[in-house]
Amino acid sequence: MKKKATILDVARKANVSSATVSRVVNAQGGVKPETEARIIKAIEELSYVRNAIARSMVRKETKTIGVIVPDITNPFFSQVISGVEEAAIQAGFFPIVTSTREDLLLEQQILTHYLERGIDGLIITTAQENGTHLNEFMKSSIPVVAVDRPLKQYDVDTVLSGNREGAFEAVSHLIEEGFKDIAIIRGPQNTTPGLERYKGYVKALEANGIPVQPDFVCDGDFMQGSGYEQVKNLYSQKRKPDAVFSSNNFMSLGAIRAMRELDWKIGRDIGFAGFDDIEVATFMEPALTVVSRRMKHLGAIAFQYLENRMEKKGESAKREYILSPSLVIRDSSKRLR
Amino acid sequence: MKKKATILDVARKANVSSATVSRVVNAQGGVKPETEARIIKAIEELSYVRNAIARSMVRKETKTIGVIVPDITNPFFSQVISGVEEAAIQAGFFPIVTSTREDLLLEQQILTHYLERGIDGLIITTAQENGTHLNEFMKSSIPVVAVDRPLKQYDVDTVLSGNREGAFEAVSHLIEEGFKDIAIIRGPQNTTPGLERYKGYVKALEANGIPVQPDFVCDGDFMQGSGYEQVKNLYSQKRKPDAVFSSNNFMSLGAIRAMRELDWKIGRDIGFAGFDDIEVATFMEPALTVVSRRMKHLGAIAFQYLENRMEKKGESAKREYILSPSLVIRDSSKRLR
DNA sequence: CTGTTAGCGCGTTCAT
DNA sequence: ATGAACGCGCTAACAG
Repeated sequence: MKKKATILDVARKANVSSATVSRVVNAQGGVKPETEARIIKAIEELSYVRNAIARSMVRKETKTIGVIVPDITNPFFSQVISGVEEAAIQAGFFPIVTSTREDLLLEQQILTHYLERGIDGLIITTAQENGTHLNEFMKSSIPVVAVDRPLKQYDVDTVLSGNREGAFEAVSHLIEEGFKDIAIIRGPQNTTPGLERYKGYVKALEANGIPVQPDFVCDGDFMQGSGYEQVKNLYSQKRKPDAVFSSNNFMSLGAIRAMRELDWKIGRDIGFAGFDDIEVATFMEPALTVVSRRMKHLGAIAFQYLENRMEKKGESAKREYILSPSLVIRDSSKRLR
Repeated sequence: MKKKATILDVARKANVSSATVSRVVNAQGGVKPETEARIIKAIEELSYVRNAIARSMVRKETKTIGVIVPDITNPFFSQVISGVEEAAIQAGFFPIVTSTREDLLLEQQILTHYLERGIDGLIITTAQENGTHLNEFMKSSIPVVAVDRPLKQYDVDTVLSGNREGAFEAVSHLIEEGFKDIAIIRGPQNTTPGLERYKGYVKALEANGIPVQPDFVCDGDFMQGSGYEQVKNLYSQKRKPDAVFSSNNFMSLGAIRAMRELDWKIGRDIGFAGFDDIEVATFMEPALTVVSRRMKHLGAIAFQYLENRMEKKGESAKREYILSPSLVIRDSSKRLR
């Protein structure tokens, strides 16, 4: 109700100048204990709270960082966000998270907003790796860290996962279990995760002298629907695969759903492994074998990189971090009986 | 690199005053086309972007709203957030989302941060319905809307779901299907969702002349672990229930997990229904019967209420909205064979 | 149509 | 140890 008290109100009430109040508010020391006490009392009585807007205005820093993800409802990203949040708050920064829903336009709007609003750093999983839509933003020289998907047009610090490596492991495991005709549901090939996981698949086959069958390479878009469709697709072929590797969590869901409908039974008729763990995986029967990543950790590392940049604005070279995933072997990849 | 251009730089370059530049930047009209053209050119050449900080400073509004949820990794909340986001951006507001991880202290910190930073409105699902931790914040007279959990100590607009109603329907359905010994895994009874859902359970039993069995009332904390434990618990009793109603999505997961381990088979030995839908529910075998809520809609309504408050700061009475849930009947609640 | 001016609330010299 | 005064970038009110 009452309009907010300003630093000046406090100063008057405590019979000092605003400068002195500022000193105690910012704990800069060099204020006589008694005066300080008087000031603190005044602050409480007026329930004064400092105005971060005015403060950023003169300090030229906001102590906030922007975080952009494509889809906040995807458990992978909400975990990553959670990791960033924890680290950021810990370090005295406040994360401002927004989801683009994979919409490039929205991503640009958000970027513009951040620019106007002022943020000290940005962590982003872009909706468009090849885009030049960061041009404007980059002019500001605000530090940027790319997570999970690189920003190919820009030299920014990047935190990725071992996509190729993870897929390689998973597919190799399927092969060891005795599967031979392994199909893959790929992600979009213009995304790094999509492409790299495919490469890992190919590499694993080749390493075992198994030729890549074009009919076993299916394209999906990381959404559930495509996993579903591609499995139906595979099932309708004259020659069916004996195992399927799905390139992400959502497509795995769709794939499983389709298999159920077809009564194409995992463990009996077909083997399965997927990239990215997801709660459901352990509830399936049989439980799913997946490539798992430490998602919160990924977020924490991203912030660490960012903080580093924010501290020393010195333009050191672009850094890249690749977090190794691990294969979680459950029942879906067991040799068929 | 180049330090940001200010409105004054633009003014000089275009040979006008800063006021005129401000007019075109804010599309207020009343500027001669030629001058406007000149100004726009200058803006582009300098890649000027307006400073929202300075602007909020004088306007005394930030066009941002705060959103506080207990757990961003819970699909329920991420959907609600998504709904808020969409509506807010649409209306020209920018949502700043933060998760408290059910930590009251963190919630307070966030509140303080919002206060300092300045937000035009707040949407919150508190970690503590009875808390008075909003005292400070309330002094600011910034509009607040409570979602999913009321703020009992304050008279703020509130958006809830029909908790009692939903639970009532679900349990009634179980009864109709022929189940008699229905257990409930409750949520914390000091939360509205926890308490109300329990009331709905009791009401359904009573309406059908079935006494409430103390042994069938189990306490959980909305987390997976408690669902798991309570099912094990129930199973160990001399008299076992023939159906279980779980009060939220995470506990349902835990419950199902326990039933699997016990080979207490849904559809054969026991019936099941839960509150809140979740992706997994449809992947289970049998698929889960659940009380479903339109989560994004809940978020959209919350923003609508907030916007309304922000417009007319007039202190009208507290409003309450209750969104009716719907029962999604799948196989887990089918009569046992 | 356009310019002048006075703050918004705070941090920061530079004095004292 | 404390105060005076300036300025951050912008908008609003008032002149012209």
